[in-house]
Amino acid sequence: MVVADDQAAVREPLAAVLALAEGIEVVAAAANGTEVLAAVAAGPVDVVLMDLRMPVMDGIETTRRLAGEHPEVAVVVLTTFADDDSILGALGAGARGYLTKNAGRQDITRAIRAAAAGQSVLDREVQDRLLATVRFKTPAPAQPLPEDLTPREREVLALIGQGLPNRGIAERLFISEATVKTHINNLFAKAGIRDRPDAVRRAIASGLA
Amino acid sequence: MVVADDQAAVREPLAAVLALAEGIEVVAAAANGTEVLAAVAAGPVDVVLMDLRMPVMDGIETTRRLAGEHPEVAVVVLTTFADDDSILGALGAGARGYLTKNAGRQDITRAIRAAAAGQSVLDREVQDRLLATVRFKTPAPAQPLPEDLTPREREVLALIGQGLPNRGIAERLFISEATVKTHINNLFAKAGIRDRPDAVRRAIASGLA
DNA sequence: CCTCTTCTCCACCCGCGGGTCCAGGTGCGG
DNA sequence: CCGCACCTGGACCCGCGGGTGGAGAAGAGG
Repeated sequence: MVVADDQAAVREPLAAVLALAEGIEVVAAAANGTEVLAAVAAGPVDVVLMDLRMPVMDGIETTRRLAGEHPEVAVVVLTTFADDDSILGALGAGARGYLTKNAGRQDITRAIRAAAAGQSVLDREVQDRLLATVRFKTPAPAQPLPEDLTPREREVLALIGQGLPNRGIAERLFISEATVKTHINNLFAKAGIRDRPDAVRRAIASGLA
Repeated sequence: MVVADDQAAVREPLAAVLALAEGIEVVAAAANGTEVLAAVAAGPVDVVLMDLRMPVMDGIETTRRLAGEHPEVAVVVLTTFADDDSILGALGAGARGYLTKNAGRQDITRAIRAAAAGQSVLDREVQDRLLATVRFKTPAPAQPLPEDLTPREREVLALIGQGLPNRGIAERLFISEATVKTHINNLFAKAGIRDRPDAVRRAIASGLA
């Protein structure tokens, strides 16, 4: 992993402590974004622990570039700031975790291991903020889809939501158009969907499209 | 902690495996939400690993009650479904983590420890979906509608977006169905809309529905 | 006055959508 | 072994959706 923070008084002890943790190997310590990119280009890196406020290239921009050029690298943000712009900016740029600097050593190592495993760890206040913005944008939860839809039926519904005709769905799923119709008839009955436009709306409202 | 899942074939092995993990003590295994509430009321519990789809009382409702009556209890969701309704419902109800059932033992134990420490762990796809909804709600529509749509055409498009058939649109606007078809043909040509499902998506994306 | 736009309406055609009924194959649990 | 859920497929029917072509009325503006 790579540790990135512009303040040496933070970066050096942090790198030293993390190097002691089992299963974590600190291969580089960077003072800004360009140094991070150089370190990632130099050798295989799986995780970057990144401060947001850095000179030359800040953490968000660095995260965005990493997501584009090295999507296999997981970025965990460690910063003092937890405002909406920073949180949404970093996570929107592709960060896989977001910690504030009152996080303990245990919290940081756990977040690093989770990020390496494809999970994402957020501080509690960060998650609360994220959810607050989400719920503000979603006033109408609508009627949720019934649980007894089969995976195949959800798949078909998602494709309907993307505007595909039955023939297109059949080609995408490598099945016949007759089978697509059967799935559609079943899921319409289960979910109380009247016709195709209704299905599109439900699919979008449920996030399947 | 408490393990909650209606399927004994999932619940029992899960509880057994987790009990072996260091620092984790499974004090109860519940088959539905009421059993979870009873277990929490009986003794001090810090974490509940919860399935969403359960009889009697489902995971989301249980999470909501726990958040109200026992806010010190951290809920980690473990379910097969990762649609927006489930994710937003559970996290909005106060869940502190969200895992899908392809998560491994390591992933689950890590999420439990994180939740106990006040952090929140999300599967990667879950975080992606959460962010997608955030970013989907914030910016303007992708491809905007052309300006040369007549007011009547916009009106018709909005009603299509609400799922009405041509006959319903005609009745709502006090015009004949033939006229509705004419408007639809015109606005489809102007806006580059292929068919009705496409029109529904455009109407929603443009805020007309 | 004439033109252009917009809204209104009609007739025709046909392809896709949706309903209905039926049925074979598979994997899983009782 | 049998039942059940799920995915798969086929046949038929009919109504709505969408395309085409045409047409008349009303208002805006040159």
